[in-house]
Amino acid sequence: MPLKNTTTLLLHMAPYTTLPLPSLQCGTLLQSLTNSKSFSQAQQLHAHAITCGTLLQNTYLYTKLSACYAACGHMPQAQLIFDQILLKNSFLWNSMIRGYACNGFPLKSLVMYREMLNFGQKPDNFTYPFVLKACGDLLIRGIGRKVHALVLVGGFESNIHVVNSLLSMYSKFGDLAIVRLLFDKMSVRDLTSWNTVISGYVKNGEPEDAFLVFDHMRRAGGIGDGTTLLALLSACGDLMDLKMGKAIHGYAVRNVGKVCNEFLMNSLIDMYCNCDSISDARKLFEELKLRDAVSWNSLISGYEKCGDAFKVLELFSQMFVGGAIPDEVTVISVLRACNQISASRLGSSVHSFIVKRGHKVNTAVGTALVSMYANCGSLLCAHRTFDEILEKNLASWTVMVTGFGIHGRGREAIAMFYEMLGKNITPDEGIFISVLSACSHSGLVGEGKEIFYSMARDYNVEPGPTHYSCLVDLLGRAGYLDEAHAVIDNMKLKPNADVWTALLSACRLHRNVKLAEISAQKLFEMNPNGMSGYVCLSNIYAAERRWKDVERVRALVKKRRLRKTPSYSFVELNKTVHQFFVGDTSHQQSDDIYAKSKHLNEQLKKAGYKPDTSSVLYDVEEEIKEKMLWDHSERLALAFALINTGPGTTIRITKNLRVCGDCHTVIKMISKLTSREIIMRDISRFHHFRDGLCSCGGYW
DNA sequence: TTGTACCGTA
Repeated sequence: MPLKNTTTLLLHMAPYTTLPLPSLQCGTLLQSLTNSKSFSQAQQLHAHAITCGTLLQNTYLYTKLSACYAACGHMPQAQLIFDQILLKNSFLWNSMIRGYACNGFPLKSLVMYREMLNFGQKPDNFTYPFVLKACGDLLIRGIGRKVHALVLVGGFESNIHVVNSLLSMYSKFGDLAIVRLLFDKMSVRDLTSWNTVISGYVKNGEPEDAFLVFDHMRRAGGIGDGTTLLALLSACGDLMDLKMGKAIHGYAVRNVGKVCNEFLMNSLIDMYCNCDSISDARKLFEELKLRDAVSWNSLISGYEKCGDAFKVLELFSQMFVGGAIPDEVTVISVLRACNQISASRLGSSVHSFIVKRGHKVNTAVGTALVSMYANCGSLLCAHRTFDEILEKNLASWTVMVTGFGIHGRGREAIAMFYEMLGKNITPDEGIFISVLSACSHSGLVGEGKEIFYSMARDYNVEPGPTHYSCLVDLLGRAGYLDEAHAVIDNMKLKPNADVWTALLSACRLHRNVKLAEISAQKLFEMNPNGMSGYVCLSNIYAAERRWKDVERVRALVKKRRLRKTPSYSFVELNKTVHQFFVGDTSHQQSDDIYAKSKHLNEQLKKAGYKPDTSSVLYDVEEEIKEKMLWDHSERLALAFALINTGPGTTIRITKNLRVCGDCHTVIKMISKLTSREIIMRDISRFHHFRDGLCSCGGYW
């Protein structure tokens, strides 16, 4: 009878028999439980050995028991028994060091190792792998190198397990040159050696080298296993190399075949997502028999990355039915999706879900929540959540600064930024972008300039193209067009398309046709296929009623076969997000919406509204232009919200492009007419409309 | 009285 079955049988018998199992029998059983990591059965056997008196004074059994608890990851129990053993052998020490190292307590593992040395026990070829693992996990180079030296002194440098552990440790440190040196010197390599080096290259951002090592391995006659493929799939994702990904998929089917484990399947799904092939990912997902949280998370984050927020929310609800439990990773993807479509009610119900489920709002989740609230228009909730994050990292501060910025609260954004510096957090390029654009949305020219020039001077962060375009935007919006132009001319870097785009839109705001033409020229040279520049230039000409020039730009667009991004707006009602395109008639309440628009137009005109048709790019009669303005997606969304919500309810609208000038005026007036607070998010910022005024103060 | 490793998915 195989040992495993004997074990099971004996264990089942143990509670019913008064016959004590002999010590040797207990030991064999414990060994088998150690291998299978069966904690509860170990507890049963422990109890049995106590009742029967077998355990009494039995160092052999004590040692086995401690090792078994350690292998199961129950370190307090293991430690308790360990402390009672006077005659500690190397097996016992190694078991404890392993237990701590492999169950998330690397520091304790090293403390154990130190105690072992003090105790006079010599480390052996089993000790070093765990100690090296602990050093690697803790990223402590100094101690790692010392242990390496001891390995050499002890003559373990030819032990394959020890060397494999060294490879792993140095790749965790990022010391790939040492990894390579050790690997090349190895006279015998096993699959683990290859796998360690391959995944080492992937983890350190050298996917190409990982493939080279894989080739080397194949030429040496090696066949990859699940672990090899896992690393290579990750490399395919990093390179966005779908062709290679499919090849690896084929290799997996041929060589790993039916052994195809969940890890590998999940990793394949993730690879297809990273290679922008969501349909392949979906296909695999549908084929999966057992879907765990990682399977769901992979697909969900795939949809989130490609911007399909509605699919994310759909999958999130299906996940519950599918029996998988959402975790922090799920929640972060879902919050990002809410963020994309401004689904604040949905987002806050995700927040309550987290709290109800007893999940901790840790740094990552907290940061995602802050970002969601800020991007969905609830700056207050964002701030409150931010305050609740116990350990704020740079990302947390950045989303909060961005939040204040897009809501036009520039001074608070700056204050937040300096508060962060006061906490000795080192700023990076990202947070400078946040704080600079916050200045530009609030017209804080002096403050913004000072921060820009302090970047390199005080914080050793060289301004990149994005920082320059923030500066140009800041100066340009505020009307300092010539100074903005001079900034571009004096840039240390080569100006990119974004910089010229910033100047061009400033020219539109301040109706400077001449500089606009210069900027547009530069922009089209650099990025002839970007649509926004053409739209902006057309608008500038249209505002001056220079229809021939409008026509010329239109012809250029046609020649280059470009298409304007369709404009659309979202509005959330009862946790459902409604989407409207320009001139959309597909909504079931469409007739009511247009009737409401017509009514609003009449009311506004009575209140003195004069349509500004300059954003209409067609030389048609004024009446038609006016009608075209009322087709704008943000107005359809607004009319829809006005029909379907009670008086006094705040309305939140999101638009994928910049809000047009006339819509801005109209929404201001509607906020007064209907006594509603209207919060609108466009591509660059928030507009809080209240009582006929907007928070943006003209900066948008 | 007896055996312990190294490399993996979002």
